[in-house]
Amino acid sequence: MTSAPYASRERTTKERILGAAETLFATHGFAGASLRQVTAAARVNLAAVNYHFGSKDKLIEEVFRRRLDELNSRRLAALGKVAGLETTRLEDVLDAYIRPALDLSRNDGGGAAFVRVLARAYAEHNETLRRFLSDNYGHILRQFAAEFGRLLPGLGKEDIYWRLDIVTGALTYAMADFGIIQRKTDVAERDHRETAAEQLIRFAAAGLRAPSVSNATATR
Amino acid sequence: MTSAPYASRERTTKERILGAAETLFATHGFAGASLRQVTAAARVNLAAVNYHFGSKDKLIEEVFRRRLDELNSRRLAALGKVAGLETTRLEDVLDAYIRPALDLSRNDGGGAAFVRVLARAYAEHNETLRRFLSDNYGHILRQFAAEFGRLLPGLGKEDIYWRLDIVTGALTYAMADFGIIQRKTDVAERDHRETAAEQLIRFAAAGLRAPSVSNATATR
DNA sequence: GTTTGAATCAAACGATCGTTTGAGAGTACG
DNA sequence: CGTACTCTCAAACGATCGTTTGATTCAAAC
Repeated sequence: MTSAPYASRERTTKERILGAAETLFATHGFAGASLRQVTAAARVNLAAVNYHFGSKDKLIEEVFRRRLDELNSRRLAALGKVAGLETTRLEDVLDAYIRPALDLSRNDGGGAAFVRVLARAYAEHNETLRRFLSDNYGHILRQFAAEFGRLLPGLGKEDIYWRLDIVTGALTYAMADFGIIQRKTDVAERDHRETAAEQLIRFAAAGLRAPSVSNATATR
Repeated sequence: MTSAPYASRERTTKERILGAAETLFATHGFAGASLRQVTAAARVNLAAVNYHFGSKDKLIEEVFRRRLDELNSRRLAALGKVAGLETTRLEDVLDAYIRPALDLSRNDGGGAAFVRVLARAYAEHNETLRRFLSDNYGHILRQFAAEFGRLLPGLGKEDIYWRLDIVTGALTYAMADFGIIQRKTDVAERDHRETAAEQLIRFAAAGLRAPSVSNATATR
C-alpha cells in the first residue's frame, strides 16, 4: 500500500516520524533524542523507524535530505535571477543566500525546527554527517562563491571562501536563535527572524566589502 | 589528602578527568560521550567521576567553569586597557574580545578542545547550560556592549547587542573550525586559527560599522 | 475465498548508559 | 599500634538505548 487507506487526512507514518524526529533532534540533539521519544511523539510504533528507514542514522540523513533539497534549489533559483547581471548588487546575492533559509525557518511546514537541526549538525562535527552536508552545501557554495568573486574583484578566492564561511556560521547561528539575545516574549517569532535577517544581510554585506587581508603569514 | 602523594609529576585524578572530558565532549558532545569513555581516557576508575564531581552534569559545569573564569578575566583585562580612551579604535575592542578566545584555543593546556565544547554548548540549547553561560558571558558582554556603543554612537542599544551576538556566533564557529572550510593539512593549526582571527576581526569591524537598520517593523 | 505482501504491533534482545555500593589501599594523626 | 579519613577499585544496580523478532491486521490480487 503506497497511499493512506481512507483519504490522506492523516499524514503517512513515514512523514509523521520525520516531523517528530526533526523537532526532537532540534531540541535534544541526535544522540539526546531517543527513538522511543520520536515514535511516541509521532504516535507510531517503535519498530516503525527501523522498518521504514533502516536505522536511526538513516533517519537522521532523511531528515536532512527532505529539507536540504528544497533549500538548495530555492537558493540556486534565487541566485539564478541575479547572477551575472551588470546591475547585480552584493546585497542581492546575499539575499539569495540568506532569504531561503529565512523562509524555511518561517513557513509552518516544520522547517523552523530544521534550522536548529542544521545548526546542530555543524556543531556535532560528525564526519559522516559533515560529508553529507558538504555534498549538498558545497555544491551551491561554489556557485555563490563564484558570484561573490565577480562582485568583489579585490578579494582572492581564499578570502571569498573564508568570508562565506563566516556568513554561514553567523546565519546558522542567528536563524537557530542560539545567541545570547533572547527573543522578547512580546515580539512574534517571524518578526524576530525578519529582524535577524535584516541585521545579518547588512552586517554581512559590509563584512564582505572589507579590504582583503592577504598580509598574514599563513597561506589562508 | 589535598595534593598528589609523591610529587605532582602525574596530574590529579580530578584534573585528568577534566582534561579527558573536555576532549571527548568536544568530539562527541555531552550526550554522546559516556563516562566510561571519559574515565578510560583519563585512566581512572569509572566511579571517580561521581566521587569527585557528584554527577555527569556537575562534571560538565566544571569543565566550563575552569576555562570560562580565565577567558572572562583575560577579556576584561584586555578591555580595560583600551576602554574609555580617546584614541581607542574599534579594532582594539574587537581584539580584546576575540584575541583571548584565540589564545585560549592556541595554548597547549587543552584549551583548543574547550573552544569546541563552547560551540557545542551554544548548539545544545540546554536551558541549564544556557543560563550558566549567560551568567558568565552576559557579564562581560554588557561591558563590551557599552564600549562598542561609545565607539559607534550612530547605533542604538538594540543594534549593538544584535551585532555583538552575530560576532559571537561567527567567532564561536570560526574558532571551533566547524565551517565548510577545512584546514589544509599542510597548514599548521595555529596558523589556521591566526588567519581565522584576522579574517574575523576585519569582517566584524566592517560589519559593526555598517549603518543602523532601525527601519524594521519589529522592535528588534 | 484464498493468497499475497505491506504495515503495524507488543514484546523481547543484548548492549550500554549514569549511578551506587562495599570492600580495600594508603596516608595522616592520636 | 589503632583510628580516621581520603581515595581507588571491581562489581553490580536499574534504566534506557537501538534493534530484532514473530504474530497480527488489512487491503489488494488472483
